[in-house]
Order: sequence, then structure tokens, then C-alpha cells
Amino acid sequence: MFGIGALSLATGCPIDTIRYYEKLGLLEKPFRSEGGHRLYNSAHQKRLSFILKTRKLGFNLERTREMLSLAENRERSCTDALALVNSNLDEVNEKIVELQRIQHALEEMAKDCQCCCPGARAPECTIVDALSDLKN
Amino acid sequence: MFGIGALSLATGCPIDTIRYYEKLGLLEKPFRSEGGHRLYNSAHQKRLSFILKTRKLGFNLERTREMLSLAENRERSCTDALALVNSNLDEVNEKIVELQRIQHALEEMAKDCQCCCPGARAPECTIVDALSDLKN
DNA sequence: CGTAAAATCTGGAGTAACTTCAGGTTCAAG
DNA sequence: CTTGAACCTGAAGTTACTCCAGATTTTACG
Repeated sequence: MFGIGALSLATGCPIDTIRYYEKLGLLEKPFRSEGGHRLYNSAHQKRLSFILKTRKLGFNLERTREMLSLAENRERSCTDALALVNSNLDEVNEKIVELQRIQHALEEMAKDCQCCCPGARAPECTIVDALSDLKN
Repeated sequence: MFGIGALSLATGCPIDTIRYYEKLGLLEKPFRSEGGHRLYNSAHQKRLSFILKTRKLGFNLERTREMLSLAENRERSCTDALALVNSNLDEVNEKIVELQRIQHALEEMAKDCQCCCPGARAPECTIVDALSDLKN
């Protein structure tokens, strides 16, 4: 049995976040010392590690919650876990595509500016021009 | 002079967002009809379009604000705009790298599950296993 | 054992960038 | 003139935390 500080140290999860997960019901309520301090065991730690690993894979808290219940429920099939992974993957892929679009556009802007308006005043800058342009 | 609905339609920006930008001072206060309805002209529309274009390039509102003041201030040099673009580009690149890491990990998980635990119960699923594993 | 420092407690507010809501007022068309 | 659409305001909700103040508990040291 160890305190919240030790759990935080062991998992790398900030203390406030641990309490936050508890409030959301992702983490079950820990035991308490006589004075009211939280006391955890290795089961708590495992569950928190699970959550953190899931979060690192980009799952939001709702999906994390589903993954947790999946991991605990012996009735549910593995295809549910796969579906969860895949829907998360879809989202990640969409985000990547969007960011790459942005990346491309920003690189173009930077290139144009560097080649065509070095030292110029902002109003004549190609970047400002591009943003001001009502077309496209 | 047109109302907020028309501006929204013209720019594709939701009405609530227009009011929100006004509250933040990104958009200057419009004229008002006798009854208090907002009235805009093409200058307002241009400014809003500028903001929307900047947002589409992934700039946050603070950077958008800077870009706006840059576009208006004849004293500031073009290199400032370039710096803004580049710092935004840096952030975008970081996000892409992180998302690609996640993408990779999720793809691996999906592959493992599809090959090794079709139809199995969740507790034996490779996905759940990977998340439960305290190592790594 | 006493005390001081470190750890923990609680409830609430702050963050980004909107979005939604309720309850009321104004505008435009017929 | 009436009615339905558009618009008004201020406040609360969203995600996933993070930070704060002020109080209490625990632990270490002499």
C-alpha cells in the first residue's frame, strides 16, 4: 500500500491527473488512511498503467473507458477491441492527412516569402498577401 | 451592409464563432441596426476571411492575432511573418511525428490481433494483452 | 515526544476554441 | 398587423487536464 505520490512516481502520471481519473470513474476509489490519504496497491497501478498506455495510443478518455471495460469483460469478443483500435486509427489517419495539408501549405508560403520578399515591409509580404487574398 | 447571417453564409463561419471572435477582439465591433442587430460591410468580411484562412493553416488564435496586427502594421518587417509561419510549421511537424508514431503502433496492434486472435475472448486478445503488459 | 517540513486533502477556477442553450427582442414578408 | 425567421444576451458545457489556496496529515529529525 502506497500513497498517491508513489503511484505518480511509479507511473509517471501527475497526481492531479490521478485524482481526475478517479473523479471520472476511470480509476476505482482507493483505500484511505485514517487521515483520509489515498492508498493504492498494485492492482490500482496496473489499471492506471493500462489507462496511460491507451492514452499514449491517442485514445480519448471515452474510448479508454470502453477499452477498460472490454479488458475486464470476459463476454466481449476480441473483435470489439479491434474495432476500437481501428476507429482510433481512422481518426489518427485523418488528422495526419489534415496536418500534412497544412504542412505543405506552410512550406510553400515560407518558400515564397524567402525567395521573393526578403526584408520587405509586411504589407507587401507574400505571406500577408496570400492570407489577404479573397480568392481561394 | 448585411447581417450576421449573411456574413456567416458568405464566409462559412458559424454565427456563434463570429460573435466569439468579436468578443475576443479579433473582429472589430460592427455597426448596429436601431434594434441592435449587427451590421457588417466588406471590410469586416475581408478581415474575417483572413482570420479563417489563418486558422485553416493551423495557427492558434493568439498567432492569428499576431498575424492580423502584422498585416496591418506597415512598420513591421516581412521576416516577422516568416517567423510566425515557421514556428507554426515546427509545431505542425511535431504533431505529425507524434501522430505517425501512434499510427504505427495502432497498425501493429491491429495486425497482431487479426492474425493471432480471431474470435477469441477479450481477455486473451493481443490488443488487451499489449495494453495490460506492464513492460514497455 | 515535539515540531517542522513534506505530502496530501478538498473544492473551485483556468486553459483553448468554440458550441449550445434559454428566454427574450427585432426584422422582413405577406 | 401578424407571424415566423433571424437575431440578441449572458451563461454553461465540451475535453483533458492543470493549477491554486487554504487546511490537514504524515514523516523525519533531534
